[in-house]
Amino acid sequence: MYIENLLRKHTADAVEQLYGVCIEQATVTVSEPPKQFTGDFSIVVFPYAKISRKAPPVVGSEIAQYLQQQIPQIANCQVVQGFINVTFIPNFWVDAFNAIAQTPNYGQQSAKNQTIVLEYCGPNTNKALHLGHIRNMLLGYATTQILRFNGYTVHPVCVYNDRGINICKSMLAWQKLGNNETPTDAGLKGDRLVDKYYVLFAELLKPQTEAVMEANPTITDKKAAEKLTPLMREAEEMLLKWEANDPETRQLWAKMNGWVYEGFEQTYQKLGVAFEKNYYESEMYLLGKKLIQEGLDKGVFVQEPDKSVQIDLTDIGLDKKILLRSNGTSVYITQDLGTAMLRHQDFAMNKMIYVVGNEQEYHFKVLFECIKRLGGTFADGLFHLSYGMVELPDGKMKSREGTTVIADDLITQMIDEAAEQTQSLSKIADFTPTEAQQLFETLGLGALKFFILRVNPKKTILFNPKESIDLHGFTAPFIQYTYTRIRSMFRKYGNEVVAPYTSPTDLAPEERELISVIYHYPKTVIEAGNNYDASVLANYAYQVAKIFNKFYNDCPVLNAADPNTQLFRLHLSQTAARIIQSAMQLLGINMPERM
RNA sequence: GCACUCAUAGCUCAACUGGAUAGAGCAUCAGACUACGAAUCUGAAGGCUAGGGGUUCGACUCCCUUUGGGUGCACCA
Repeated sequence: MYIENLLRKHTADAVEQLYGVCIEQATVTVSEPPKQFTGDFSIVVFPYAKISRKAPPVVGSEIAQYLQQQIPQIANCQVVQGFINVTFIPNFWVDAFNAIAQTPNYGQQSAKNQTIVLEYCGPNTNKALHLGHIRNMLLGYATTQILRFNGYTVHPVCVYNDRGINICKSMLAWQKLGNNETPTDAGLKGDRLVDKYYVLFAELLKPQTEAVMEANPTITDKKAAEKLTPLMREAEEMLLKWEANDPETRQLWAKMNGWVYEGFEQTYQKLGVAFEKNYYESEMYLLGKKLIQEGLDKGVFVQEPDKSVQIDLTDIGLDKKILLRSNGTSVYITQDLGTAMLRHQDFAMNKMIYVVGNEQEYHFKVLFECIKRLGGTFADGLFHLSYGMVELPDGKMKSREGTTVIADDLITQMIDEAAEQTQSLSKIADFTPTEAQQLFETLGLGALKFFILRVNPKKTILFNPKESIDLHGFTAPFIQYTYTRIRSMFRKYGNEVVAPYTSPTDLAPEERELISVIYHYPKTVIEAGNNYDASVLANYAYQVAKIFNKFYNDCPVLNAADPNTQLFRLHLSQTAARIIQSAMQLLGINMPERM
């Protein structure tokens, strides 16, 4: 049992015994005291002052006395205002550490018999992946790992927006200007080539739009003008052809999308993400109509006089929403309804998580409400993992204006940066070129991933491309460096298996602090899982590394004064390395042996 | 116009979900290497938590309000 829970239980008992009032254990606040105070844990007793009608320090003393009687491992309790600061005997921490050191997958939670489908990435197949996708993918991957570590069965899936007017734009531009150019001809990744033609389309469209606006001064809306251009008409015709299964159009579409998928795959591999199943909009855009009928039968949807189908959500503060056009065709949300049901057939999941940017919050509110009213068995398990946009110093990214940060470029840039820094320290002269390259990738990608993941998903990230991502301080390389130091000790020690030690009777403050932070790993894993928040693990990993570095600085390990201390500290270091590696693994960040 | 959301050190982020004197990193200044690896460690400086009200024993956290950013409100995807 976690010691916090033990303290909660006994505190609740104390309140009942002393004041005759029964309180919920869970309501007892147990935390770690600020560093100005001594103590391992602190209990807040203000609430019981009211119950007992006694002053907080009195209540504190009375409860403290009770606790000391019940828990023999308490060395002493200091009462400060309404807080009890509890200090445990060194033996308690040593015992705790012994148990941790012997637990193989420390922090991993037992299987929950719950299945989760987790959707992330969701790119369009007319553009290259950019910084926004990077945040999405890193979050999606980390969340998958974290939930698995929490005992869930997780199926990561990806949905491709592979059809529609935007896809036709790049196809049309390629048809007009491409001269049959292939990725090999252009020396570009497939997705980058298609992206190029998407941008070219916008360039072709611009003068035509201007011409339309000049000829018709009454049209002031740019979008309305675009619709009247010959180029857009052509694109729309192409879309109709696609929908009519025109062989030539379909062939071109398949070819260009094939290039894109090849390109995406390379980026996925670099980032280390993978999906269990892919869904394609082209195969699903007609789905969902059956559900509309079902909804009509159940009376949750309404057919308007113009034949369109709507749902009225004004009773919960949302608007009316169209689910089927008056011409009977489906809209985006219709397809999402269908996809949700399809996924349920595929995986029979209890929960489904969508990793999608916060600009779609309203959409998901509506979607979830629709599923709920349709009576989907998993309706309660739907969750939109909404994350903040990545902004650049001069505002947000606009793909048309060329202010996008392309994922591949950023990755390359980070690896180059890591290579430069590493080489300037000249510690890896004996590495083969392959080993060196692998290390640079571990460091560069680690830095990039950590930079993104350390921020709470909900918050907007500001990314300044001119200032390259730091490799010092609160970064992955800092943590990786800590790890390599520990590995270095073991190379010097000459053995991975360390002889058993005799439990020390006293602990240095740094040793106690290190054990304490390691002790809190499971709690952190659970918190990260419950809140779908990878950033708490990033912060935690940094905390462990930081505390280890202090320990390493102040407490000699291999040069310890006596052999038993050496053994104990080696075990301590080894466990710290294990935790660091485990936590970072959940974030998708690898640890090098040397750097 | 309506709704949602954010605002913490010069900059980038924390704060155990209402607890103690709000913490880290970067940048700045000052220290520690004949090394268990200095990509490290130790200090200093930096804050009326955007402003104002309220609830509470106690508020960065909850409520109201003002200001200032962001996003959404299509028979688009």
